[in-house]
Amino acid sequence: MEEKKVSKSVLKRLPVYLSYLKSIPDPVPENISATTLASALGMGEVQVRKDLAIVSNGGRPKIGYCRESLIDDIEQFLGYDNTTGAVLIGAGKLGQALMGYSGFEEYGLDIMAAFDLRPSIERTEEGKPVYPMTELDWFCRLHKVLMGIITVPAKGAQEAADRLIAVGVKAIWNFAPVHLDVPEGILVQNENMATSLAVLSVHLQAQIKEKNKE
Amino acid sequence: MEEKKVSKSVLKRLPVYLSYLKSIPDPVPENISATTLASALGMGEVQVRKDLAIVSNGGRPKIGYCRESLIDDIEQFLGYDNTTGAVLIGAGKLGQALMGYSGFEEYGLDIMAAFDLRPSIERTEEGKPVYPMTELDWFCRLHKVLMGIITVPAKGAQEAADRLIAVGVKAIWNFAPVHLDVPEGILVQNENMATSLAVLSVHLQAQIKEKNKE
DNA sequence: TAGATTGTTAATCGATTAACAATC
DNA sequence: TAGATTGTTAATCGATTAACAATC
Repeated sequence: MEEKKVSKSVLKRLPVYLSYLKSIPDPVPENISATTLASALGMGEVQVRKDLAIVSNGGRPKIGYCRESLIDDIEQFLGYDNTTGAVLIGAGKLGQALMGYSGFEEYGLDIMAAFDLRPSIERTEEGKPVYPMTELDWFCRLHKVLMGIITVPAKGAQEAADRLIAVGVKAIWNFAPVHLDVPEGILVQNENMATSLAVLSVHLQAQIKEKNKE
Repeated sequence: MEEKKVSKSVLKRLPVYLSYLKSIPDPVPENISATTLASALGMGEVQVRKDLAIVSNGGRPKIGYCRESLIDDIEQFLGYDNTTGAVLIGAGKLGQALMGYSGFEEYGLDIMAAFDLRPSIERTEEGKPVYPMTELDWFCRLHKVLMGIITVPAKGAQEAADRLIAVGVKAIWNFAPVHLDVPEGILVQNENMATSLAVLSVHLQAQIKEKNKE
């Protein structure tokens, strides 16, 4: 039995299906077809079918996929069914906003504690602990933390990453707008708002230029 | 003279180059080669060269690109040189974190005001106004706002988008984890944390599975 | 001149889309 | 049965990478 590698693009679409399936309004249907899903989300129906084929063991012609099992299948595939403990480094505004976001539970993510060079608070509003950086090591080792979230300013990000990796973290969610150098086997997922802004900004530039032409 | 369309993938890499160029440490070099840039950012050097060719009017063999003009060129291409005014809908934690982030100036983005169905505050810590939703229309029309940022819960997002579009907004930065239906010509850029989480989660699943095999 | 580096043209790779057969 | 829908195989498309010529 071989592991099939699933592309990042597919991985990014799965949670979109998932959240839609969970939020279907009004009379919740027992089954849902790829056609319906696709048109609701503005995607191609073949693409939806191919994606679903990866996680599900099939729908039925003329009927579609069972909504509930589809939800289960996607959640299981994404590993949302067992909780991942994570630590967050950098308890600034963004860090605190993430700590306070209760929606992550749904994705099996539990931000257990925050760490900061100079903590300004001892606990977040939600009661989660904020430790000085010196406490990072024992905490991560004790709880076998595999995921780290970096919300420090750019210049501190690489060091934060190094320390996380040193204590066994295997996946890093990086909100600092810098490239992180990491050894093989460690995954860095960049949440770089600047990239989104670039797309938006260029679109607006084009809009404005066009308007001026009129 | 024809407009050349630049792909989203390129657009997303440009700010990465930009921030690196701005942050080069120690003895800031006059010039920088694509080779150096590529290795610093862990990218292919041909890719870097191709990307730079889009915005710059060329580097010099054996020397590279002039760092300063490259910065200017990218900023101009991305439209960071003239400021875009934006409004934000949903003054919750995330919304306030975004309002408070001063780094956006650098990208030519100015979040002028926030709007909320039931504002809990009148001004943010930074002194930016928070209005009730009823004030959205005149504000946007008066200031000719072209960009909207949506940080409301999922179920309010579509309505927020509709209202923004109604008052002339052309680009929407959507932090709500739902698909937005918009007419042609309006750009929606989704900042969906769930998609990043999916990538991280699947990576960790694989890690754990492998470890158990040992 | 020699060599590093640019810029371009061609080849590869992967992902999306289209076409079609299978099925309830 | 007929038709909607699934799932798969082939074709297209676009982006990345490799090869090479141009240049300072």
